[in-house]
Formats: sequence, C-alpha cells, structure tokens
Amino acid sequence: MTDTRLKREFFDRDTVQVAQELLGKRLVFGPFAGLITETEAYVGQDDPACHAARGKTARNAVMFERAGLSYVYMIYGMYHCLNIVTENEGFPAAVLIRGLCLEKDEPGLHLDGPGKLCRHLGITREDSGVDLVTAEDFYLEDAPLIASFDATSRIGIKQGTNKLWRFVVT
DNA sequence: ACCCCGATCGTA
DNA sequence: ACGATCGGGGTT
Repeated sequence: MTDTRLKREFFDRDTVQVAQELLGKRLVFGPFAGLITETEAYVGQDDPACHAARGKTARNAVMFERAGLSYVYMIYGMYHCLNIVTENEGFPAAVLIRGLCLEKDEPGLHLDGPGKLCRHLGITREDSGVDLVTAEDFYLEDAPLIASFDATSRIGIKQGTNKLWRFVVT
C-alpha cells in the first residue's frame, strides 16, 4: 500500500478513457511489478465483443460490480486473461491488460499478450473479484501519463471490430 | 449432462 | 495465415 496507489475514482469512469490512461501505470502482483504497455476496452451490453453483451452470467458477474475489481477468466481452455472492472456498479465494463514490461523480478522482460502475461505472473481465476483498491499485494500505482499511443481494432474478436479500442504504447 | 467455441499462442 | 488445444460457460 502506497500513496500513489490508484483509487476507486480512477476506475469509476469512462472505460475507453481508463484504458488509455492505464498505459504506463504500474501493476503490482505479489513479487512482480511492471508497466502496462497495451490495453483494450470492453464496454457494456451494446458492445458485442464484451462478455456481458448478452447479460449477466456466472462468469461475467464481476463485470457488473464496482470499479477497481479484478476480472480474470479462462480462454481456450488453457490461458487466463486479466481485466480491471470500470464504470458504475451495475454497468458491465472492463479493461483487458494485454501487455506488461516488468520492472521487478525480471526487469526488462516484456510480456506481450494477455495469456502470456497471466501465465508468467501466475494469475488465475482464483485472482478474480479481488478489490485492487484495497488488496495487499495486488494493485495499481500511478505513473506518468503516456500520451503517445496507437489506437487499433481489438484482437481476436469477431464482432465489434469497428471500434478502435485497443491501445498500445508507441 | 453435454456440446461448442473462444478478449490465444506458437509455428509456418 | 492457420491449426492445436481443452476447460467450462451456456444451454439442453
């Protein structure tokens, strides 16, 4: 816990805005720490690529909860993906963390890809629903805003490709 | 109970 | 560009 930890208000905002501003922020998970290099926004019931597009289910329920919670799901039967829940409670949205440049444990190692990221840090569904605003060793720290990034279509989806909601540090 | 498919990754 | 891979979510 430090005074530079991101508070609830940071996450309780427009998801695309949060996805952009999360670039360069520091993710801490146990002994690991690194700067976020790539994110994607998934926004509400009207976003066909969002897990909550067809309403609340057992899997996506945490997306409907308060901003700042972790949302981890399993994909392709073998990988996990880490998201941070955003916006008002009851509005299902989250930011997928797709890239991380490690500073601690293995400095300089660039984890590019959400599956590789979770596999390396050891993040699983057990880590879903954690409140990153208050948890002891799983949180986000403020860091200088990164204004230089690309916006592209999101990766690996079949619907909603028209939205340029993937953000990559240049 | 069970079938189908995916917010991926690694190799070609 | 494409195929391997398989757990479990969503529907029966």
